[in-house]
Amino acid sequence: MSRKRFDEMNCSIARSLEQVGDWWTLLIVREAFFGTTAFSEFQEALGIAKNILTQRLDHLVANGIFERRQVRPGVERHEYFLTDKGRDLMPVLVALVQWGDRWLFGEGNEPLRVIDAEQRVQIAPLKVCDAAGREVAPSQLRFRPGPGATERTLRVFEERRSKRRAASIQ
Amino acid sequence: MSRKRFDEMNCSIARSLEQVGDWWTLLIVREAFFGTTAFSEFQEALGIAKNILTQRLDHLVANGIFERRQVRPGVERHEYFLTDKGRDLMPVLVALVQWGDRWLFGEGNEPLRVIDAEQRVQIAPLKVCDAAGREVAPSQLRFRPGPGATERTLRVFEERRSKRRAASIQ
DNA sequence: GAATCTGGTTGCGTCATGCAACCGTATGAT
DNA sequence: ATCATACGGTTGCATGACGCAACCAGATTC
Repeated sequence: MSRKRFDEMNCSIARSLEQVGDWWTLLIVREAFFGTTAFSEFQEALGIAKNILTQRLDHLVANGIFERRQVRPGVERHEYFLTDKGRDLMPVLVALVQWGDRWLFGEGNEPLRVIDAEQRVQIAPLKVCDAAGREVAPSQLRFRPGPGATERTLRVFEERRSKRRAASIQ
Repeated sequence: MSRKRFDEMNCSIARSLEQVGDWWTLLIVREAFFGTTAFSEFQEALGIAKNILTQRLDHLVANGIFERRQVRPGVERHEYFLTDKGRDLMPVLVALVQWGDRWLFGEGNEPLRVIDAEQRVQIAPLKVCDAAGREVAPSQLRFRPGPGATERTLRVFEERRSKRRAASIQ
């Protein structure tokens, strides 16, 4: 039986994970942010098997996260570049880096630093702000069904809500 | 051969993915943010096989992302709650939601909305700011080796840097 | 006291992953 | 001109992860 697909799940997280959620993909994207473009560089830097790397890069190209360019016409040699869609994964990587720094490495042991290329200064923890620009504490955040929610999502939310209500009455 | 482990990789992204990087984990965390606590609720809402859910929850509890509590002493029934470490994954989920909304669903079709529980208003795209609080465009962000970087990381960075220098001279 | 719910465990089949070997083309050294 | 090497893969094989269904024991409900 194949891996369960998240395609039909009506959820941005599930659908995003369908494209970038397997073991290697985000590391390949990270490597591309380091400036890596060649197959062999990805392979050596990550220690990934070549067949798997081939699969992943094909998948990423098919999903428009990487663009594959021939180095010279007539020569079968390629370079892989992030597209706008791929570069837009940066906040996901930053969020993961910051979580890992905080909970797995601890202050002062960060293996990676995220900086502003112009000012050359380190960046601060990601901020979640409301539409008016006011910062919102992560504990204040809630998920709610959006305009594209399905009946199923709405039902699950309603169930959870009534459950919590019942629990708070007791 | 088992899956390759990212444990020894000296990178926050790799180590984070080691804890939350498999197919189901972030969806289980998402579900917990919805208010789900019971095994059967996770199972039904996600459509995940029970044995896999057992494994994932055990793994998440072992890594301190979930806490497992007995509903009543003497009764073998449990509830699963996010710990602080688990709740701190919210920015990662928000980043994924926003990426998926933007590139996979498009405006107006978002299946999920992230709101501020107090103000009940929707939140804006994640902002990356420098230490002084100025916003930094994602395209301006760069990764650099940090204080905990290994020799290997430094070497890879140096190689990439000299390669780019050579390319820009041509 | 029978049925159902809950939270799993077990067994089985299939797919994904990792490894090593191979291969055709292009480039560089002798 | 020839030999070696790098590049970008492909192929074959072994093993582990995943999905599914069946089963199960204790608690709760009818």
